[in-house]
Amino acid sequence: MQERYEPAAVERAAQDYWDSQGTFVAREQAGRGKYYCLSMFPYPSGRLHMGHVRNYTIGDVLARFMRMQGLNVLQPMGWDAFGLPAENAAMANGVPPARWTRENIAYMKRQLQALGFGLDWTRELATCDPEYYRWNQWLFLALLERGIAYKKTGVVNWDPVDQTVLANEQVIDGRGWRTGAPVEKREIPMYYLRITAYSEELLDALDGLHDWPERVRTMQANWIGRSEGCEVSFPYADDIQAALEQGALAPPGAVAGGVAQALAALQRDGTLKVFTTRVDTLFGVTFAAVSAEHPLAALASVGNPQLAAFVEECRRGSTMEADVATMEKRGLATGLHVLHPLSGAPIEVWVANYVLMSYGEGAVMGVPAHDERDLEFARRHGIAVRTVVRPALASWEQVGAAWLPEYAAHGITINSGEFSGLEFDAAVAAISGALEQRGLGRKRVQWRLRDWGISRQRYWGCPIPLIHCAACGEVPVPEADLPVRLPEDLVPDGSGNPLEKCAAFLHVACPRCGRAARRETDTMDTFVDSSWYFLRFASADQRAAPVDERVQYWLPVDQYIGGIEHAILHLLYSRFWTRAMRDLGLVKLAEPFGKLLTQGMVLNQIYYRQPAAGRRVYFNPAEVEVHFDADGKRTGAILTGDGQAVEIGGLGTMSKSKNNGVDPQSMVEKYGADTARLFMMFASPPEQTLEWSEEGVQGQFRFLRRLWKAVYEHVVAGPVSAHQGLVSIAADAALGAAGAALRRQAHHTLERVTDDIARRRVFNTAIAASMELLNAVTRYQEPGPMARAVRHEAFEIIVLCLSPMVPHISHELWYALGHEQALIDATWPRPDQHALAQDTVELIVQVNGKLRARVQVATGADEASARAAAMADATVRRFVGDAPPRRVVYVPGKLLNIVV
RNA sequence: GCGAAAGUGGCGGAACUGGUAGACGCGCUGGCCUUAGGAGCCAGUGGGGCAACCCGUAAGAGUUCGAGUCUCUUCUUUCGCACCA
Repeated sequence: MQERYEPAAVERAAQDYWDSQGTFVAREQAGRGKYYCLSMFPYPSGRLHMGHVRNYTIGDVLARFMRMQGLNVLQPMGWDAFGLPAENAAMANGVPPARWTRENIAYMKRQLQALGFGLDWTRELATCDPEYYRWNQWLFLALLERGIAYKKTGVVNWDPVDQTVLANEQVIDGRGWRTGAPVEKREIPMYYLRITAYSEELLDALDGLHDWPERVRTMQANWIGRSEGCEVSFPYADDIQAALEQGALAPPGAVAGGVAQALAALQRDGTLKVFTTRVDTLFGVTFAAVSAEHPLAALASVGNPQLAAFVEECRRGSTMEADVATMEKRGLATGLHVLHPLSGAPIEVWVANYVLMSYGEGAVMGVPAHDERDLEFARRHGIAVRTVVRPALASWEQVGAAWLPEYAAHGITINSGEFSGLEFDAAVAAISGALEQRGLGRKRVQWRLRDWGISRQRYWGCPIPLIHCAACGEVPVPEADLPVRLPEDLVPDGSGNPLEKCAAFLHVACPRCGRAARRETDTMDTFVDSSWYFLRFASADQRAAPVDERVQYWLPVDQYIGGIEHAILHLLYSRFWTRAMRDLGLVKLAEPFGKLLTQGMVLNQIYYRQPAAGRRVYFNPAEVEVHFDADGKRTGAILTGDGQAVEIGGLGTMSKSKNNGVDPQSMVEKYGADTARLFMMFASPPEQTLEWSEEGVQGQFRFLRRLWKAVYEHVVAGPVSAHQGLVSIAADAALGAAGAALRRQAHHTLERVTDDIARRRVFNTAIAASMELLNAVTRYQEPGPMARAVRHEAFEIIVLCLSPMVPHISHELWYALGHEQALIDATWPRPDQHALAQDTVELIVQVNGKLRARVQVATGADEASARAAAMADATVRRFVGDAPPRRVVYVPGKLLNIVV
C-alpha cells in the first residue's frame, strides 16, 4: 500500500478489476432472489449534469449494497435518445440529430464509466435504435387493433409565420420563440391512447403502492381526478332552435365549414350538456358558459361580429393550462338561451375564456351564489345571483357581494321549489332523480385525466407506422415491413417537419392495393419510448418480440430512482403502458415499479452583474471568489478575472440561462469519482434539493485522504491478515473500557449504516456515522495486540460501510487490510450484539419538561431507582423543591420528567 | 389560477415512533507544526449573561407532563400542470 492517496490510479485499478471479472453483468438465476435497480435513463444532451451524477450514485449505492446482501442485482442503463433538443442542436450547427445524439451517447457513456457505476452494459439500449423503436411501432399497431389507440382531432400551438407546430417550451409569453409571432391554437388530426379507459384501475392501484412517496401518490390521484357528480342537459330555447333550423334550411355552401360541423354537432346533441358536482345548486343557475371552441359559440358567432371577434381572440395564445388559468377571465353573451331542465326558465348562454373544451363537456352551468369563479363572472357582467343553499349554522340569508368560502359549503337547499329543505345528499338524490325521470340528466363519474395524444409533428422521433392511401384510407404498415426506419441524414430548418419534404420517406406503395400512397410523417411522443424501456432491459437481445419470459424473472423493478419532476407524466404513462401490454398478453404484471425514490434537484448560487442598459450578465460560480468576515458570514463576491464585485443572486437549479452549472467532469478530474459520489450523497438526503458547494467537495476529499492515511498508518505499524478483526475478538476478551467503547461504537455504526441504507434510504447520515467512527478510531491510542485488533475491526467496518458510496478507495483499502477476496464480493456483516451490550444508560432528567440533569442508571432500571438517581442530583432537587411532584413521566432508558 | 411539498446556527444539514435542538461537514477564530501542501494536528464556534440561568426550529394560535415533529391560519420558496425530458 502506498502512502499517498492518488484517486486516478486507485479508480482505474478498481474499474479494471470489475471489467475483467464481468462483475456487473447480470444473469437470470432461478431461485435466487433478484434486485432490479433502475435509475431513469438520461437524455443524451451532451455531457452528464449534476442531476445525473446524483441520480446514478443513489442507484449505484443501493445496487452495491443489495449485492453485498446476497441478491442477484441488475442495474442497466440506456438512452432516451429522441427529442426536441437534438433538432435544436441540428438547427444551430447544421449537424443531423442522429450524429449529434450518437456522439453525445459515446461521450456520456465514458463519463458514466469513469464514475464507476456498476452497470450491466451488455443490455444497453438507445430509443433511437431501429431495434428498439421497431417495437414501439409494433406495440402501437397492436394497440390500434385493440382500439386502445385511435384518431381524433387535437389542439396544438401554431406558429403562423414558420407555419409549424410549437412545443409548449417553444412558446414564450404567448409568442413563437424563433419568429416572435403570436401563437394560435389549431386543431389537427392526431393519434391518442385511451389511458382514460384505465382511469379507475390506475387510481385504485395507487393504494397498493406502499413504497412510493405519499406525495407522488397524492399528485397522481389528483391528476386522475375522479369526481362524482351529475350530467345535466339544458334543452335549447326557441332562439337556438330557430338558428339551427335556419342553418339547416340554408342552401348548401351558404354556411362555412366550421359552422356546418357545429350545426351537425348541436343537432346531434339536442341539448346543452354540462357536468356538475353540485347538482344541489341547480336552482341557482343564472347563466351557462361554453368554451370558445364549443359548437354553440360557432353558431352564435354567425351574424354577430363582436362575438366572432371574441371567439377568434380566444384562439390566440398558448394551449398551456397554466396560461389559461392565470389569464383574465373574460366572457361575452351569445344572445342565445337554454331552458332550465326542471323549472323551464330561460338561461342565457355565454362564451367564456376560462371554460376548457378538454374537460367535461366544454360547458358549465353558472351558479354565482355558490361558486367563486361564477360569482366573479356574474358580478362583472351584471348577472343575477340566486342563493339556493344555506349552511345549517350560516349567519346570512343571501350571499354578499364579495366571495366567502362558506358560500360553497354544503347545507340545506332553499328557493328550490319542491326540492327546498333538503340536506346535500338528499338534494342530490332528489334532483338527479327528477332529471333522470325527464331524460335530462344522470349521475356519473367524471375524470380529470384526458386521453394521451402521442402524435408529434416533428422529425427526431419514432415514426408512426401508418400509410395513407387515397383508396384504402389509413393502412397499418405490415409487421414484415417493420421497422419504419427514420432517415438519419435530415437537418430540420425550423419550418415544419423535414420528413414532409423527404421524398424517399414519404412516397410508398399502399400495402393493400399497391397504388401510390403517402407515409404518415408524425412521430411519437418521446414519453412512449420511456413507457416500457424498463421491460426491454430484461430481454434486450430478443429480436423476435418486444419482451420475453425473462420479464417474469426481473420485473417489477425493485427500486426506481429519478427526479421528482417525473412524478406525474412519465410514471403514470408507464403504469398505463404496462397494463396495456398486460392486456395484449405480453406481460403479467400491472405495476412496473415496486419502490420509488424521487430525488431532489441540484441547486447552485447565481452570480451576475446588471449593466446600466441591457440584460443581466451571469457568471459561473467557478469564476467567482466569495469573501467572508471574521464571524464566517458571507460579505460579498468578486470575479476572479477582474477582481470587481458581482451580485449574489441566490440559489437556483443549475441551468444554462443562469450560467450556474458545474460540469461533473471537472470535479472527477480534480478529486476523483469517489469524492464526487461522496459529496453528492453527503450534502443532503436524496429526496431534498442539493446545494452545490466547492468547499464541501474539498471537505469530502480531505476526509478520504484522512481515511487513507489512517489505514496506511495502521497497516505499516505491524502485520495484518484477514480475519484479524471482525471474527478474532473473543466475545468476553478483556478490552478495557476504551476498547469496549470503540467496539460498541463500531458495531453501532454498522447497525446505523445498515438501517440508513436498507430501510431509511438516507446516505448523508450513514456517511456522518462513518466519519464519527473514523474520528473515534484515530483518537483511540491504546497499545498492544488487542487494541490493534479492535482498531483493525473498526477500519474494516468503516471501509465496508462507505463502500457503496466510494467503491474504488474501499476496493483498495479492503485489500490493504489483508483480504484476498475483492470487497464487492464480500458479504455485508451483521453487528455483534455482544459488542453492543451496555450495563448502564444515560437518563435525561427533566423538571416541568425542561432538561435539568443527565444521570447514569442501570440498563432496565425501574422507575423508583430512576427517581432516586434523579433526586440525587443537586440541580434536580433545587428545581423540584420540597412539595411532592404532581406527576412523574418515566420513559425507560430515555427520560424522566418530574412535573411540580 | 389549480395540485403537491419544504422552511432548523454564518452555510449544507442531524434530531427516524411527540422525549437531550444543532450530530457530521463547510465556513470562521485562536494556537501548534512543517518536507509550504488545494496540507496536517489541537481548541473554540446559536443568541443573551459570560456565573446561576434565560431565550431560541418562517410568523401567529392550539393540543400535550413534554412540540422542530401533531392541528389550524398566514407568509415565503421549490416542483408539476398534459408538445422540455
